[in-house]
Amino acid sequence: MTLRLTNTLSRAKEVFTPLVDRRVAIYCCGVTVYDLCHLGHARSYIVWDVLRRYLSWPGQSGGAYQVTFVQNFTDIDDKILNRAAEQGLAMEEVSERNIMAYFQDMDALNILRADSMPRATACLDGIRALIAELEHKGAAYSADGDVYFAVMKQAGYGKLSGRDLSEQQEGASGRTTGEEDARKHHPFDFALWKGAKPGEPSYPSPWGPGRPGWHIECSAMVRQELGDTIDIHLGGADLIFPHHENEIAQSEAASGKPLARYWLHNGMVNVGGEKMSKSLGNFTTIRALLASGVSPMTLRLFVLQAHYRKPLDFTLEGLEAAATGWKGLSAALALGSTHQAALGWSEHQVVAPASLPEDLKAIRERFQEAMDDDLNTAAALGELFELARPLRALANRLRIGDLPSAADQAQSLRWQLLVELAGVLGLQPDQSGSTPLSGSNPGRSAEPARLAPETAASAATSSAATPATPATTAVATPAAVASVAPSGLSDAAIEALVVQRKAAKAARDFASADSLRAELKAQGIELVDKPGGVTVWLRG
RNA sequence: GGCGGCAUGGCCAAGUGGUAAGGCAGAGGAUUGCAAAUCCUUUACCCCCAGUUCGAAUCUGGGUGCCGCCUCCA
Repeated sequence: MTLRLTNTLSRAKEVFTPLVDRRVAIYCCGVTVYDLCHLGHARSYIVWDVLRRYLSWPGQSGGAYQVTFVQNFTDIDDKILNRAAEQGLAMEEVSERNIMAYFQDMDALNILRADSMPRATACLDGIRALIAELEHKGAAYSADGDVYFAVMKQAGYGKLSGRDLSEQQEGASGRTTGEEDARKHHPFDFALWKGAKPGEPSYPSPWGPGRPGWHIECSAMVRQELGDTIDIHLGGADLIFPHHENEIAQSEAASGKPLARYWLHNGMVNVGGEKMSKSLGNFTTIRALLASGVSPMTLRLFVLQAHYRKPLDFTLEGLEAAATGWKGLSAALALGSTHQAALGWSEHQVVAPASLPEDLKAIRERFQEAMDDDLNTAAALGELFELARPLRALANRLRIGDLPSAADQAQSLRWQLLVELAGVLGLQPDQSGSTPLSGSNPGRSAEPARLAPETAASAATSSAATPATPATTAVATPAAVASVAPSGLSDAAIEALVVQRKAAKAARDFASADSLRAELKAQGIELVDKPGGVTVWLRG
């Protein structure tokens, strides 16, 4: 079993072999911090987070890789300047604000922070040095305060995106700025350094004051943080051309060595068949979605149910399906801690495959095979669901006050394996207030069972009516949650109502019984009638 | 015009030569006075045509449809 990854360079799945044994150097293209992140960003970083977690997994065949993960912030750019001008802020204020928001959003999605997150404005020395080097080597030329990369001088330009410059229709999109073109030797030459324009922030350089172009940032940061050749370079498929192509040209012209051995690209998030993007205005921000009651793990599940290279259509229905699916998975995952006292299972640890019974071992192997096969998270999730099924059933029985049997107790390994494998995908039980359960039959539930999490997303699920909104609206999400107010009733008061209802039922006064049930429901109290006339209640 | 990708049940989505994972929804059943919740069971021959093969969703050719990139973009 070896990890195979689709390398955009070869358009084929290749066996992954790191440059240095058991160590992996990864660079991931980060965001331009002019606005909040949307679901497209969420998908990208969730998927790469899973790659990182998988490589770092101790259960990885051959042992965990030691991963160094670098991701940048582009904090100087036209769009940031525009935004700053619109809002009457300094460029730094805009970028700082959005960097903070980035961390909040990604932390919420349980995305591990990179080992290093360089910012363009803090790497200017490296950028200038790299440009100077390219100029010395004849790969770049300056013109009126700008510096351009000479595309035609770089053999192999186009190898990542499969483009042959001579076959490209120049300006196929009909968008060229004549002024800049006049300074370029070739239409595909791109700016390494842009001469300062009046009123814009600028930095000194041998070519005059100005600021770096976008592509050169990444080349300089990779070199500074990780060296000439890295193992894996990550990014969205929309970055293949021109960004990554240019990055390769710059870095390889300077070092004479390959920039990255493996180039991985994630597919886009679509809305109604179109790419979600800022410019189309059809985006939903991560925080808007989370604020609408969709849990972070639901979003993770939604993303991971598709293969990372394929486009993923964002729909309300898909999100609801993920929410319901997560509810079950989550109940199983939370089992050990939720029912700690009843089960006495120890906190999760890495399970030695040798200690697993055959059926669990087989599941674990299939999980690993799926992940090894170009991160087939959809198939891997299938194994997780299989692992979870009996645990979910157990969790639901315990939830309504049943006591675990000896056979239930024996499920400990299954649960530990589930927690471990789910962790590889970054899936973990939601942090939410758990609520004690009370049974009206005193003899039954000495065990303080707790309510399964994911109340938020299931509530979002039930309010399905909101239609997908047109592009002008920033948020296309389930309606806000808040369907049930937290109950102000005391346990004793609830008990009393449950007893009343029981009496009404005994008297076959079902109308009263049902209205009592409705009354409690309005207070967020769920009644579960179990066989044998036993009713338990749960706070919602 | 160039480059790349996709097309699997009601929806989403795995599956690259041997007779279709999983999730959601639906249906049936158990439980219930009813409901909810929960549990069990259950639903496909894979866009079209022509080939290769003992055998194809999976390979080849053609067609149709859709998407991404060629401009900032995860």
